[in-house]
Amino acid sequence: MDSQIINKEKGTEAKILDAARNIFHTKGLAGARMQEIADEAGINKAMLHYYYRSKEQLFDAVFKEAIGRIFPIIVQILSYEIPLFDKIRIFVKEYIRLMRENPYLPGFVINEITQHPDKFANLFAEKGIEFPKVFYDDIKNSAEKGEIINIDPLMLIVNIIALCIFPVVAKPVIKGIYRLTEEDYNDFMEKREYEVADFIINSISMNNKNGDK
Amino acid sequence: MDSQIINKEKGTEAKILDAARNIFHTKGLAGARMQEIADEAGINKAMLHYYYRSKEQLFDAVFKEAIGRIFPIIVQILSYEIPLFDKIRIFVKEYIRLMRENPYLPGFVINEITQHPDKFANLFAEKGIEFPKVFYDDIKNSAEKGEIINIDPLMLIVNIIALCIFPVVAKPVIKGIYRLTEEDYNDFMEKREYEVADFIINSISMNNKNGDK
DNA sequence: GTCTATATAACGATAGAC
DNA sequence: GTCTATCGTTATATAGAC
Repeated sequence: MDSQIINKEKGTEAKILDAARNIFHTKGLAGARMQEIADEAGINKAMLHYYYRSKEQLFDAVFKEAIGRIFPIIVQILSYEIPLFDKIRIFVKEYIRLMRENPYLPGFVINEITQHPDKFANLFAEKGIEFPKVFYDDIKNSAEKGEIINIDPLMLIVNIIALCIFPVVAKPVIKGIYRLTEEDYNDFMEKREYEVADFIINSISMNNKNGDK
Repeated sequence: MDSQIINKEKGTEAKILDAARNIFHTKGLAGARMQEIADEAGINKAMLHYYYRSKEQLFDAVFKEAIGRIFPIIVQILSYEIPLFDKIRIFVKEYIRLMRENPYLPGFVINEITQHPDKFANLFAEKGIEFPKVFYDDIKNSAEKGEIINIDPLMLIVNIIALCIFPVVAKPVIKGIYRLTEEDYNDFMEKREYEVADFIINSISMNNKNGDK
């Protein structure tokens, strides 16, 4: 791994991965150029092949890292043993924050999975990633106990994820349609970090509006 | 336009555009190959340049068509003069149906806009597309009259669009995580055509659950 | 208008000097 | 390990026969 740490602040392999991440996340596998990645890393194109053999293997490294960055955090938060509404509030806030910190991550992952579903299936089995059944059961139990309305857990989960991710993925479209400045958009997304949870809880709660707040 | 309609069921230019749509929608600008489009159209590669000069101009034709297919329908439905809740129900149903009929359309548009924001801005100004202010005002008025909770119209609009589009764009991810078959997924999406409206109306309604149903 | 053949450039990948 | 130079291939695009 870190064989010769002599003078560089960062090893060449790490610099390549950083550069590859930047380029692949923004341009995708098909749109990225090895030359561009080399330039971004400030090194020569041959080095890319020296460390990662091929474009595809370099891409795989970036893709695996992206998967490992998105899903474990979901799994972790959704496995907390806290009341459902608290869990939703924490999840929404943390997840939107995470997406905003890595704005190209969700689009990149969705896109590449759409174009190479096989690669995704393998990686999922191999990493043993599983969407937390705990959360699924939370919803089911709360519905049965009459704490929330009767809703298919999958339906609710997809709604939650959609409300978190879509505004990040569709940022340029939203900005374009509503003529938002970067600042407008940031304000909007900051508001979402807590308002999205209200929106969800309002919808599934049995009580009156904001009864849980 | 239709200069020599002699024996072909469909003119060459139209066949090319059909093929280009299929390929560009699924693989994007960077991933598409002119040869592949020619094969899909059942004609020669040189014909593509004869009718559309360059890959970029062929892409532009497909992209403009996609924009023209997505937005006018939104604008139309959202301009109806009917009660807000009815409008939301109709919109959600029709929009999810439209997305399901053109499953690659939303991802294609979002993606290409993200990678070429300039092209989008020009097209928007040129086509005079504007997101219906009527709907924005509907929400604002309903909130002021106390018919719905106090919510930023933009916040609600983005939520609605997110709930309609995301599950279509992220189809392979959802199928992968929850091990859904194609049939499972179709059932799920069919349910969404009406349940998403319930979800939204539940959230913003002042009344009890399903008070509007 | 439609084809085959080809020009021209870009890309991923490798060889070989240091 | 890192570079320059280059190979082999594939992509877009065009020329020219029919």
